[in-house]
Amino acid sequence: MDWNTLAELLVPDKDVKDLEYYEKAYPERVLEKGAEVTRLAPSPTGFMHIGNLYVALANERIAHQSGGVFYLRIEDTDEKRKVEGAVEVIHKSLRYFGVKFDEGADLGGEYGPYYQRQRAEVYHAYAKELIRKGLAYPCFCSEEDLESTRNYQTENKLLPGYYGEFAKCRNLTEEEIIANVKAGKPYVIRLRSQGDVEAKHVFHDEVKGDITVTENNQDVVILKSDGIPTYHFAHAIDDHFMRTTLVIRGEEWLSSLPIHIELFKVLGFRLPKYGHNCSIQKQDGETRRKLSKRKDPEASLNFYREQGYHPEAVRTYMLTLLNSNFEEWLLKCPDKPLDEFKYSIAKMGKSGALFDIVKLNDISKTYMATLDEKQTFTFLKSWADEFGTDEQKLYFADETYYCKALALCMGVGGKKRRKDFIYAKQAVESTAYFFDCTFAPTYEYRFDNGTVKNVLQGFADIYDENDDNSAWFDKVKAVAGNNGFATDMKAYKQNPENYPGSVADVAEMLRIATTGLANTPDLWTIMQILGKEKTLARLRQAIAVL
RNA sequence: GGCCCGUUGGUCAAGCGGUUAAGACACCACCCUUUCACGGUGGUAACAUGGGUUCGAGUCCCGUACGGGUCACCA
Repeated sequence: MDWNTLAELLVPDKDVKDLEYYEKAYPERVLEKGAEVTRLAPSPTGFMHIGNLYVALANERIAHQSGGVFYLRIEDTDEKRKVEGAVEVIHKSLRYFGVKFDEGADLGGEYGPYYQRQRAEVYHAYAKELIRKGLAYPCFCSEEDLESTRNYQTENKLLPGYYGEFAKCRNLTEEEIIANVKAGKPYVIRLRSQGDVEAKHVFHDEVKGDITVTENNQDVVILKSDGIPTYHFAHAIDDHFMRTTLVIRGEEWLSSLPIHIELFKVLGFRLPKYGHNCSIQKQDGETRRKLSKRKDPEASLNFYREQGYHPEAVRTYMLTLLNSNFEEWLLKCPDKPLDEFKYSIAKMGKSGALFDIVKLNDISKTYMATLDEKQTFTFLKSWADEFGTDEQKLYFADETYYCKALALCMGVGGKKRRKDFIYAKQAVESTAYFFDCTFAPTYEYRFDNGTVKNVLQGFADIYDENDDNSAWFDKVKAVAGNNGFATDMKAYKQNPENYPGSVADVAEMLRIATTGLANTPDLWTIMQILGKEKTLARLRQAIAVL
């Protein structure tokens, strides 16, 4: 059989060059010893999963910490899944969360093109080479053929797939092949696997440790009928020529590792190191499952932008899931930049972690409490510009005013910072009462209308915006006393039955009247921020509806 | 179903043959306090299971159960 001429017939690509050309065009990278070259290789579906961030962060950290390179390669070999503008989405959402590429799609670099569709030539060159060596062959089986052998295999409890006796096209004669091609029959190129399913080897996975892998015996498709490579083939060639040293990817790839090992071997390439990380899971009733794009809004990176989680908080949370000793480090060095943490691939969890939004919220709150009111203003504004309601956008018109409110809610300048703000949406919503356009009180008092009216009126009569906090509180006490309420909390707690309520209850009535809420930060400060006019207007409005 | 991976409190997890089995989040109680938030103190709560090996096992080995992944001309 003349595989040389068959190679020309089966992979008719005139642009293909000698193999040495590619080795020269994409030389070994010149990097310091120990530097790792890693990548993120998503398919451009337009949807960014939280898992993408998770694995991107791991790869990015390892590369940049070791003085290596982190690049973006687009796996667009599947026409059906391709979405317009997806690459921009990838860049945009990852950049938002602080993940930056050194080279790759839309960025350029010496090892491109970084779109697999644009790399057909290299794949073809190597597919030809494999055919010439008799290590790959054309397969003319139809979908129906494949399905019927699969059915036969499942019925007879045999290993499913295209291998051994089931590889019908494996031993076609030259004449048959030529006749089929001439007849215009569509075909794919398959690997002529040399593996033995009975052979098992120990493989060192950077994340999971030593695992046993079985040799691949499947004659997997390497070139689809349209001449585009499958993932497996493209992976081997691209990661070789882009000189990737370490592949951290999801554990769903673990089961195709044998294919990749064989492909690298057959192509004469050195295998990169691999680390298969666990996927982020979610509790769903009794069981846990992968965070799902369809069912779980928090699976989407977009969710965090829409809610206005600070990127740094999300990054921090991801790091706590990624590296078990990260939290301890953070506790010790709360002020250091996250990049100073010594990320270790060995510290990555071996079992899937449950996504815990409560924990994210805690991290988020703590992070927000490190910002001052100006930084918060800027952050909230950028969120509101994109996602806020028209009324919320108005909040940002008067920076001085809103900053005062923010400083109060965050306890800026106090002895202890408050942690009221979790994410932008929640933060902005929680400050609605500072603005008349969104002030919509329901006034749920715990005392009868008559009492409330007396208290509000009594206070309105003596309110003076020039009072300092203690003078102001003395007036609240005075109003309490006038209405028979206890002014001294200790006395009240000893004999609560002697009073209708305490000064705390009076303060609550005033708080509800001016903010519509029973729980807020310091009321005196709120009144200071609102100013005399607005404060009195709110008291009048509250009295009017009683 | 075959193959592979995993299993320490509700969650994330330390642990590497000898520990009173860390810590964080959550939860509860108390303290602080005009509400809330913050902060402080304390508390509840775990080695999936059965066999080995060993003077000694969360840690090593085997089985079982449970969970996850995967078996495409998708990545």
